[in-house]
Amino acid sequence: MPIGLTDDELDRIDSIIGVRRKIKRGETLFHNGERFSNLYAIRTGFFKTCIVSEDGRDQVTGFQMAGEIIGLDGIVNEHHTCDAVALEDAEICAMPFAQIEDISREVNALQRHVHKIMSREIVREHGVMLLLGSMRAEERLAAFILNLAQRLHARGFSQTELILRMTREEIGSYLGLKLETISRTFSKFVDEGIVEVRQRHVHILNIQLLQDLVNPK
Amino acid sequence: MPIGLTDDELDRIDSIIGVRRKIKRGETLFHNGERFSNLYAIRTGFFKTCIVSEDGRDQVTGFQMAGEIIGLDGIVNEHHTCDAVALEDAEICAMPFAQIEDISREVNALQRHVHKIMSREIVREHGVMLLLGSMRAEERLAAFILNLAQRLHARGFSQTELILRMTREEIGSYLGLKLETISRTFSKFVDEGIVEVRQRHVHILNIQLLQDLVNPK
DNA sequence: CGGGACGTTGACGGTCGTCAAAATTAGTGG
DNA sequence: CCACTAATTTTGACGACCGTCAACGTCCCG
Repeated sequence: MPIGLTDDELDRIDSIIGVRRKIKRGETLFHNGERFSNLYAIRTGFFKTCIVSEDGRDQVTGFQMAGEIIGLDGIVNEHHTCDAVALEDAEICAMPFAQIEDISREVNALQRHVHKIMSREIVREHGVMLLLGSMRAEERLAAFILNLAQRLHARGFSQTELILRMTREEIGSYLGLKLETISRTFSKFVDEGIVEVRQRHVHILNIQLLQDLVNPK
Repeated sequence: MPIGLTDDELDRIDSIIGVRRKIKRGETLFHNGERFSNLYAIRTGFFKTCIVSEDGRDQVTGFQMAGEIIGLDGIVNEHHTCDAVALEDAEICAMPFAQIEDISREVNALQRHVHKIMSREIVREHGVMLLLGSMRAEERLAAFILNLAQRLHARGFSQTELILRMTREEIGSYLGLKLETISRTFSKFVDEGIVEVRQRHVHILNIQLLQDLVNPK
């Protein structure tokens, strides 16, 4: 959150922070169809959100980590339209949306913050559309790894070492590829000396090569 | 907008409606990189929004028609991140976002409306991700035609007759396919008696078959 | 230690992209 | 209004990329 707020404003914003809840790996924070009443701030842990089409296909729409907000999809119809599943033990804060609306009417900074969070999600999804619509498998996976590394780096973790919290199948679903293609592409990167992979542990050896893959000059 | 507002509230909302502007076919309403200050309500006409990656690939992120709101991407960084191009002569209303924020602090219904518009866009994009991530060419095009027809129908047009305002290439960009594939898939639909196509005029002969394509039971 | 989930690798085939040429349409200026 | 050029669309042939199916290997957790 931005700075320069009065104590009173901070108190009001604090008052939004509702129940904390622990979610174990594999459990869902909310389900498709469930009534919407809260946004959730992830305190620790890692989530995926996914939608399921009527005929059973499912699509991972995002991976969320500490500090990110989840549940924005539920606002429009007052029901969630996706599932949020914890990929590792997690802790979240439920924030009643009605209360967010109340307080954001009085605290400009909060109002702006809410708008930006939603707009940021829209822009992120534009990027995913570009990825899904026009990139090849290698480019998609490179973009995915770089995005994860960058977000982890922003949270104080290494820029070159990361642990995947999701399966190859989940990565594939997110990237519009099959799990075998994810596996093969990882192997290719390893052969080319771009990364080291041991299970879900990824070590980026040459970040420039990854970036070149995403952005062939 | 919802009903049950007082005259005063309606007046305030009306006050948001700023300059009207005519945009000719091919002109852009805003550009990537341009400073963000307005949302735009489309009064008449048809737009596409598209992003361009650094290496020149571009991706159509959506098609917008009368009654829809455009420009939400600009909120987060106060700069637009995509181009909005008119696909036919259009007329829009510029709505200063600062003013929207001001008034939505006082008029609950407007605040809620803004939140819903943004959430709806997020949910729409989830649907596009499902399409791009897991559907084959026929399914994508069928979903696209049905979506257009449904939106036009909601505006009082025929449910089975529509005129495409975009080229095959633009459809392809949106659907993550090449223009040749769009053309071929249209031809296939025609052969199968699902639609009639003359140029950009599409007549849906069997809407059920289209739906079955999108949702193979 | 054993079973199930997850990951890797290979062979093969299908879907869609690429390249090319021709047909049709739209747009422009005389 | 017509002629001419550019843009768009269609269709074909071919090939690449990725999906499918299958088998095997590995790791975790109970």
